[in-house]
Amino acid sequence: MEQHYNPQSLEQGAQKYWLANNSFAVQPDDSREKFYCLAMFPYPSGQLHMGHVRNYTIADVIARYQRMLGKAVLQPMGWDAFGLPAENAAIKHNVPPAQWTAENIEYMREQFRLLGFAYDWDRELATCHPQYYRWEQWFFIRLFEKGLAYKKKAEVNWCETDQTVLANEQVVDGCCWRCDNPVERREIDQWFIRITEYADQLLSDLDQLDQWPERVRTMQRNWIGRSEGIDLDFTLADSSALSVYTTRPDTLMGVTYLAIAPQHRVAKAAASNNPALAAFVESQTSIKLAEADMATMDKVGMDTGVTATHPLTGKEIPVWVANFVLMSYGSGAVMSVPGHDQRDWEFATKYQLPIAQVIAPVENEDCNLDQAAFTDKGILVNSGDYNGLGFEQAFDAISDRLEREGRGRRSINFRLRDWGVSRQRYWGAPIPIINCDTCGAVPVPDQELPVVLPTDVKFEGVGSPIKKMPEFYQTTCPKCGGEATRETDTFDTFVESSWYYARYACTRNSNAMLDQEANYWAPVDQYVGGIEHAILHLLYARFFHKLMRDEGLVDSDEPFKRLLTQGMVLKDGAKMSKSKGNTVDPQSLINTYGADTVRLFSMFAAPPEQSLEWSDSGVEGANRFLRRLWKLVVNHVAHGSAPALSVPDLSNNQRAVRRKTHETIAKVSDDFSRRQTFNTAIAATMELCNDLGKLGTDAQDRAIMAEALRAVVLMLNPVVPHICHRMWQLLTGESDILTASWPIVDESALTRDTLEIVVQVNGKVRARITVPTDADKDAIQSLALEQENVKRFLEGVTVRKTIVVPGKLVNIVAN
RNA sequence: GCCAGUGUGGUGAAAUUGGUAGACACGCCGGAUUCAAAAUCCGGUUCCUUCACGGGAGUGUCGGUUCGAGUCCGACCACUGGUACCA
Repeated sequence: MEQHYNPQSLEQGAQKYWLANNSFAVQPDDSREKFYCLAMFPYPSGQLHMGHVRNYTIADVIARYQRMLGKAVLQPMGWDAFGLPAENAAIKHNVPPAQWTAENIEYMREQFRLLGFAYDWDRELATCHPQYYRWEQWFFIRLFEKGLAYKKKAEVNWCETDQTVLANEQVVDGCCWRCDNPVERREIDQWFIRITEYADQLLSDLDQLDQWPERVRTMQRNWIGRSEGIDLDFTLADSSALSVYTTRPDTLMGVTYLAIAPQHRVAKAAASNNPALAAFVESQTSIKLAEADMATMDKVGMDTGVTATHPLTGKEIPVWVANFVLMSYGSGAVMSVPGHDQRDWEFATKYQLPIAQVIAPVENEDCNLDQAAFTDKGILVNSGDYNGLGFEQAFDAISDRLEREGRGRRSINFRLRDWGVSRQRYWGAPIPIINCDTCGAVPVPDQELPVVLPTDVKFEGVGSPIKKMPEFYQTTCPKCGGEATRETDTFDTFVESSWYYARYACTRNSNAMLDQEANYWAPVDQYVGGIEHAILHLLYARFFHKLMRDEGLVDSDEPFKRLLTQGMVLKDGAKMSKSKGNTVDPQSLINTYGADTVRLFSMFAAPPEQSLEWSDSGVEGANRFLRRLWKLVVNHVAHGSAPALSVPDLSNNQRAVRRKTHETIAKVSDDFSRRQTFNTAIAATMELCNDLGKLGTDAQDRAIMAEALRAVVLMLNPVVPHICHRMWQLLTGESDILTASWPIVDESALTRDTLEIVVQVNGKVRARITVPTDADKDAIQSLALEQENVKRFLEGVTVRKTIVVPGKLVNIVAN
C-alpha cells in the first residue's frame, strides 16, 4: 500500500481506469432519471486559465454528485471555435486561424483530461467544423423562408485607413486600435433575426425559470424592456408626420421641443441648405457605436429651424437635432418634456429652451424645476381639459383622444432590438446566401450545404481573406442561373453558441440538425457559466430554443432548467490578465500538487457565485488537507478491517462523533443539491475529519472511523475524484467508486439529549446554559435567571419581557 | 449614463427562515519533534481594556424598523459584471 500521498501516480491511475472503462460515455436509459449537466464551452484561446478550471470543476462536481444519486448523467464538452482572437493571432503570428484553433483544441483537451473531468468525449464538437455549422446554415435558411431572417442597413464602426469594420473592443478612445485613426460610422447591409417577434415570450417565460438566479432574470427583464405607451404624430410644415413614442402621454402638454437623431431624414433634409447644421450632423458620425459611449458623451444638439405642430394645442414647437437620440431605437425622434424628464431638462437648460410644469406632486415631494426635472407621476396641471387627472386617467384620456383624431396609437414597445448576425469577418460560419442582381438574396439550396469556409488562406492586412477570393464568392444564382456572388459575411459567433447544447445529444448525426436524442436530453438540467453571459448568450440561446421548438426540433420551451452563474477568478483583487502580469497557470499547479488539489482549492476558496481570490498558500493548505486525509485512511486500513458497529455500546464521546458524521452527511447533501455552496460542504467535511483525528483505537472507535471515512470519501468524491477513487479501493476493496451511492443520513444518530443555548440581557450575551432537548420555556427561563452573570445585569432594573427561542436563546428585556 | 451585483478579522471566507458575528482554511505567534532546518503534530489568534473573571466596541458610511439587524427598509460611497461586433 502507498504510504505517502502521491498525486501524480494516483491521478494517472484513476484517469487510465476511466479511459479503459469508458466511464463517462452515456446513452439514453429509461430505467434511470436523466440529468444533463453542462458548463459553457470554452473559446479555445490556447491554454486553460483559472476561470476555466473553476467553471468546469463546478460543473464536474455537480455531474459526479448527480451520478452518485443514481441518474444517467450526460456531461459533454466542445469548443466555441470561431471568433476574433484566431484572426488576431493569424495576423500576429502568420498562422491560419484553422490551424491555430485546431492546435489549441488539442492542447486544451489534454489539459481537461489531466483535470479529471467526467466528460463523454464521444460527443465532442467544435463549431468551426463544417459538420456543425452546416446545420446552422440549414436552420438560417428555414428562418429566412419564414421571414424571421431579413436584411437591412445598419451602422458599423469603420476604419477608413484599414478599410475594415471594427468590433467595439477594437475602438479605443474613438480610434482604431491598430492604426490609431479616428473611426467613423458607416451604414452597410446586414442580416438580422427577428428576436423582437419573440420578445413577449422571452419575457413571460422568465417566470418558468424558477431555478435561475433572480438577478439574471431581472437583468433579462430589464434588457427586454417592455413598456406601454403611445406612438403619436406631430405635423411638419409639409404636412408629413413626425412620429414619436412616449410612455408618458400625461406630460404631452409639457412638450417644448422635439429631438431627432442626426441620421433622421428630417435632419438630413434640413442640413441640405444649412451648412452649420450639416457640419454638426457630420461631426456626430465619429462616435463609437457602444451604448455606454453614447450615454456618457456630452449631450449636444442644434436647432434645425424646422418646427412641428403639437397634436393637441396646435402650437408650433422647434425641432432640434440631438446626438443622444438613436436612429436605431423607435422612430429616431423623441418628444421632449424638460419639466418632467431629467435628460430633457439638462438639454433645455443648456440651450435655454423653455421648461414647463404640467405635473404636480401628489404628496409634498420636492418639485423645483429650476433645480431639476420632476420625474415622478403626479397630478396634471397647466394641461387644459386634463387638469386634475392622475397618471392612469390622463394616459387613457389623452390616448383616447389621439386615437380618435388619428394622431396616435397605443403601442407596446420593447427596448430589445433585432439580432444583427452579420459579421464582416473571416473566421466564422459563412452566411448561406447568394446575392443575385436579378433575384436579390437567394438561399443556398439545402443539398449544396454546407457552404464551407476556405481554411487555406493568407492573411494580408486586416480584411477578411474570403472577400478577396473570387473562387469563393463567384457563383451562379440558384434561381435564375445567372452570375451571382456569395455572401462573404459570416455569422456572429453567438449563433453557434445558441444551440450547441442540443447538438451534443446527436453530434454525429449527419442527416439532421437534431433528433429524438436531443429531445431526450434537453432541456439542460444544470447549466454553469460566467455571470458575464447573463444577458446576451443566455437570451440568444433561449430565443434559439424557441425557434427550434417552432421548427419542430425540440418539445420544450426553455433550454436551461437550472442556472449557476459563477464569479470571476481574481489575483490581488484584480481580474487575471496577461497585461497585468497576475496570471496563475493551472498547468504548473497541476504539475506541482496534482489536479485534486487545484480542484479542491477552487471549490473551497469561495462560494461559486462570488468572485474567487487566488492564493498560493491556500492551494498549499488544500494539498495539506489531502495529505492528512490520505494518512488517516492509510493508517486506518493498515490496522485491518474494522469490527461491526454496535450502537448500544457506544460511549457519549463515540456517539458524538457518530452524530457529527451524520450531521455532516445531511449538511453536505443540502450544500451540494439545494444550496450549491461547495465551499461550506468542504469546510464541514474538514471539520468532521478534524474530529476523527481524536478517535482512539478501541473496537468501536474503529467501527465509527470506518463508517465516517467511507462517508468522507463518498462526499469528497465529486470534488477530488482521483484520490477518492483510490481511497475507496483501499477502504472497501471495491474497484470503482463511480458505482457507489451517495451516503444516507441515519436519523437515529442525530438525536441528542441536551442543547446549549445562550442567555441575553437586552440583546447581549451574558451566559450560556445547557438544557435538556425537551425542556419547556418556563424551565429554560428560570434556569437563565439563575445565572450569576445574568443576575449581575438585572440588578437595579425591572424585567419587562422575556423572549425564549427554543433551541437558540433567551433574551431578557429589562430597564 | 443605464441595468445588475458585491462590501464582514492581517487574508480567503462562514453565519441557510431576523436569533451566539468570525465556522473552515491561509497567515502569524508560542510549544513539541530535530544536531539544525524543512515537513509534521499540539495550542493561541477580531480590536480595545483587564493579572484574571469580566467589560466595551465591531459586518463600507449615515439614518430607520425590531426585544434582537451582517441579514429587512431609506439615502450615500467604493468596487465588479453587462451595455447588443470580446467571448
